[in-house]
Amino acid sequence: MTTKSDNFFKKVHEIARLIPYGRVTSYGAIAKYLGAARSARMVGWAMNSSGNDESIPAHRVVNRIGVLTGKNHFQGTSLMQQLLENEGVEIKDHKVVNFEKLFWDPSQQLN
DNA sequence: TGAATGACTTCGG
DNA sequence: CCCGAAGCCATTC
Repeated sequence: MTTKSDNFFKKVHEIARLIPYGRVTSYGAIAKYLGAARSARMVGWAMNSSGNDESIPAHRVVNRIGVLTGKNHFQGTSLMQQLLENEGVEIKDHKVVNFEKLFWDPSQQLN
């Protein structure tokens, strides 16, 4: 790590903060927006690195089907789910209910 | 330098 | 959508 924050991480952090309240997105969507659709895993890695930053709502980022895959990396087990439910997002079996409706595409930030 | 890992995605069945 | 397997890519050992 030559610098404290690479542009890739910085972008991921930036987009993560742009996720509206009560909305969710997928790693692939962010990766694709960043032009690294094949590096969806790196998005998650970036979140792990940003996990030190509380201003980044990593709990709003899930996999392509809306499963809270990263909850295991969170402080607790149900914390991620609780955070989403607190925002009005209903969670069923670690999955986001009405994921398609709650899904937020980074491209919408251009609206 | 090379092998292993993972907060994913896509494809075939 | 579910299941299994392969692909991708940056980070770590």
